Order: sequence, then structure tokens, then C-alpha cells
Amino acid sequence: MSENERLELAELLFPNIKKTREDYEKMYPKRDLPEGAMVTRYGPSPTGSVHLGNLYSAFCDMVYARQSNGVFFLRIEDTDSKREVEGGKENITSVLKGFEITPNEGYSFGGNYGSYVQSERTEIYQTFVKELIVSGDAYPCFMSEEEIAAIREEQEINKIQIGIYGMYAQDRDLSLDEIKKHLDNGDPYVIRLKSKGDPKKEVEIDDLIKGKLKFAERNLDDVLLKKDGTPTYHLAHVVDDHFMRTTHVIRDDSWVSSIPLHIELFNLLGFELPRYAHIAPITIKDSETGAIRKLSKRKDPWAGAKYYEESGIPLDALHLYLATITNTNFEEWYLNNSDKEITDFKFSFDKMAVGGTSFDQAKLMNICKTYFSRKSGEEVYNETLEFAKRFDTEYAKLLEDNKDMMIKFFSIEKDGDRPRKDIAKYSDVKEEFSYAIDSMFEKENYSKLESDKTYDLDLIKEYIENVNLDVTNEEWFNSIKEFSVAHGYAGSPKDYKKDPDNYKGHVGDVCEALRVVITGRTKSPDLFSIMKILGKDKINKRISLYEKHINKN
RNA sequence: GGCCUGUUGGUGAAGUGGCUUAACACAUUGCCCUCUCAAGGCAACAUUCACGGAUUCGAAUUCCGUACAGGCUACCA
Repeated sequence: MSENERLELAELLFPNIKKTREDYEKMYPKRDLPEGAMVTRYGPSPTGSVHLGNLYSAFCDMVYARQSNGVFFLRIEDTDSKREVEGGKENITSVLKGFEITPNEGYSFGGNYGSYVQSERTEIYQTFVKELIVSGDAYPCFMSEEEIAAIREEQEINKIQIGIYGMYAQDRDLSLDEIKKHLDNGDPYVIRLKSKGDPKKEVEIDDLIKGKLKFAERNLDDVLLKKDGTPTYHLAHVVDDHFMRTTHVIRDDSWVSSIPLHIELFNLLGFELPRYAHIAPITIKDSETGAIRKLSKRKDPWAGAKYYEESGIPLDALHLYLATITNTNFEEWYLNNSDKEITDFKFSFDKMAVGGTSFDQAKLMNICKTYFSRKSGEEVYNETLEFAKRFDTEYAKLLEDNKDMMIKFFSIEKDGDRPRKDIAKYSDVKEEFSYAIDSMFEKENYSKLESDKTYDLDLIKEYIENVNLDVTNEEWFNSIKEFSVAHGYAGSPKDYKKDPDNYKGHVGDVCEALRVVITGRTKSPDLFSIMKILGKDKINKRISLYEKHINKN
């Protein structure tokens, strides 16, 4: 085809495209940012719920943009209308906001480089496809899906490269007249790249995470524009990341094999190549097969972003966990700088895992526990209340009705160097402190006790009658020792061990009896603190409850 | 089938040719502390870095082969 014929074809195919490359260059000028600033983007497709892996990749985008004083934007990649789920876009933004992984530009966040929704940018993509038609680097292809499937089958049998290239690219060199005939017939078509790649030659790229990568040049005539005129991911990526002035493309490593195509397109369109950083997926060892696989929403509850909200994983703890999988040296840094914030840490691409990053639930839980241990009783109260308001309104009401008391409970053993570390999630609180609220305690009664062991109620009654709750912890413990000794118990486990026949037991046994009667369990935080908060009246109520309980059996 | 990538303990991993007798964390086990639990302290836990060769005075680190795992091979992203 001559140049004039190509111009005619371009007009025939895209009569409505009037803007040119210059128009867009003017519309989306280079960003005025400080030296070294990274422009990153998160480009989800609105196909359903958000996955931990999505959060992880958005987290990386945020962190690198933030620490370089750059821009992190959100672009909705919805070029496949078939897969779009209703409310998908809104879900993505609300999850990002909810998890505080917030872009500073993009869909629903504003900015001058929009639209940030790919389905609204068809004109831009077509402008460049039109250009490629003129330059002879793209062509309309009228092959049917059946024809392509047949070719594929043949290629599979002959064990040769699969795809549309060389002799299989039937419409590559159609004459203008032939094309016109198809067009007149109304035959559907796609626009394919007329690849000039030579598989014998190599393309090399320096990925920020994976390092130097070598590929054979791509010789496939990949689809650029689908039958419905919308672009494929590849075209959209190249055009958008150029005009949105992305400097660092951070994305899933399933894209590495398309790098040669993307490079070819950037070169063909005369756009500057961004830096690439391909992140490895979060994997998990399958408990049944032992195989390493991607996190799956069906098999692993913690794969979906929803899980973290609903089970009440604190946001900061999740961020901490994401940071530890983002940079392999973060964990150790944080251990030595526990007073600092995530933003004080300098993330770098070369500290990112090249292979898979395994999901470590135990580690997540540990981070969560540490998080809670550092929070004051009041903070635990406020945050738990927020959580309960969303997911357990009944409990929220109980918390509100017992505010002062609950804060006291949450504050037990919080001071000192070794704060309690027994809560990992907001959803744990209700269960963990169920003995605190009378109505809950009455309901659960003594069902938590595993053994039928009963305790000397008279001893407990006598003790409670005479106990002074208005003393320090140390004074209290001394007094219960004295009480134990006076009633035939050893004052310490050591004394008891020395001469067990001489005693009925030791202080620990007396404490256990009290603990069981008061909290309904054999393990609890500091017993005296609990007694102090409850006060004698409530304790006496529990004693009679216990009395009923043992008489029943 | 082809192309690309990865493989260090129970787990997550550090490690970029000599400072590695393989860090650190989580988990586990034991002891200590201790009224229970949680926490904390101490200790144990890979003679070896998937396997086989090669390069080197020297290799977990470089190269080649094999095995295994993952990804891509769509008018999906």
C-alpha cells in the first residue's frame, strides 16, 4: 500500500478521529515534579472484590510515590466490558479509602490527566492506532474467531509457535480494495500490530525488581484494537502511561512476558519508556497438596480484602505486614526502630522479593498482637467500638453502656515494659473480655470451664467478705498469702512443693478458685485488677451464680 | 510444546566471591520468672543453601545441565 492509500484507509477506518498527537501532548504536559519524584499508578479492573495482592501492589505504588514526593494515581482498567461487575469501580475506591492506601490523583480522586477510566478514553487510543495505520505499522484484520482457532489447533499439532504471525497473518498485506470490500460487507475486524520483531534478535530490559531480563523479540501481530473499537491492555497501557506521565510502572509479574510487546509499542509510538518494576505474587503453600500457589479467595479467607475489615485486623497492623512483605529488610528495621512510623522507612526496589512472597499468617497475627499491646486501654476501647458499630451493633451498645468500666478492663497490665499481648483482632475483644460485662457473663455462665473441679465456696465467701479492694497490687498479694496460710494453704508454690502433705494447696489454688468463680475461666489477666474493677457487689452476685451452678450438677 | 522466572531451616527470610562456624523474625521445645494466662529472660533448632557438574586459591553467591514450582503463550487484565 502506498502512503496515500494508507492515509485513505486511516480516514476510512477512523473518520471521527480529528485530534493529533500534538493535541494530546499539549493537553497532558510533562509533570512539574522535583528531581527523582516517582509517578506510580494502580490500575485495577473492576471485576469484583479486592484481593490482598491488589492491596499489596497499591501499597507499593503509594509508598514509592510518597517517599519521592511524587504522584500515585488510580486508573480504572475497564476495557473489557464483559468482565465488569456492577459497582466494581466504587468498591475499589472504597476499599482503598478504607485501608488508607489512598491515591492522590485518579478516578474519584481528581487530577489533570484524566479521564482515569479507560472506557472513556477510546478516542485517545484510536488517535494513535490511526497514526499506526498511516505509518503502516498496523492493519485491519478480518479473520474470524473460528479461523484463528483452526490455525491455533494446527500450530499446536505441529508444535510450532502459536499466534498470528508470518504466513498465518493472512490479512497483513491486504490491498486497499480488498479492505474496502470487507468494509462494504460490514465484516467485523480488529486492528493488529504489524510486527517487525525478529525472534532471532534479543531485547534486554533492566527491571527494577527482577534485574536484567532478556527476551527474544516478539514477532506476533497482536491485537491493538478489539472488534468493538476498544483497546487491548497493551495499547491502553502504553498510551495511558505515556500521557499520564507515569515514571514507574509497578505491576504484577504476570506481565513480564509481554514486556517485548510493550517495548515495541513504546518505540513505535515514539514514547519514552518508563521504568518497570514487576512484583512477585503473594503465594501460599497449599495445606492439602503442599504445592505453592497464588492466594485464592475461595480457599484462603485472608486472600480477600474484606476479611481484614470484617475480622477486625487493625489497619496499622495490616500496613506493617504489607511493609514487611514489600521490603525484606523492613521487619528488622522496625524491630530496632519501633518508635518510628512506616513513612520513616526508605523502601527500595532491590529489597523486594524476586520470587514469590509467601503469606505468613502467624507473622501477621504476631504483628497484630504487638500493635494491640502498645495501645492504651482507651485506644483499644475506641477502636473496638468503631469496629463493633460496623459489624456487631449489639456489642457496640454494651461497650457504650459500660464505657468507663471497659476502659479499665482494657487497661489491665498495660503499664510497664511488658504489656499484655493477647489480642490480635478487634473481633477477639468480645470473647476475650466476656467476663467483664455482667449480662454476657451470666449468659456464658461457667460453660468455659473444661473440668468438673469444684472449689471451696465457704473459703471464697469468707475471703471476699473480708477483702480490702482499696490497696495496691502488692499489698493485696501479701494479704491473700496471709489468708492462705491461715487456712492451711502454703504461702508460695515453693513452700508447698517442699512439703505437700502439710498443706491443702498453695496461694495459687486459692487464686484459681477466686478466678474461676469471678471470671468463669482458669486463665485471666491480673486477678486483683479484675476484682477491683468489678467491686464486691458484682463479685458476690457471681458467687451466688457459681453456687447455683454447682448445685445444678 | 515454546518462552520467561524462581528454588536457603517447621515458616517468612538475610545473603550481590573471602568478615558466614549461614543474620534476624515467627513458630516449636526446654529452663527461669511467676497466683493462672499473656508477656519477658536464657537456651536448643540448616556441618549446609533443590540435585549434578564446571570456573576459582576460595562459591549459598558465577557458569552449564537436570528436577521441581510458578507465570505467559486471548479480540482478559
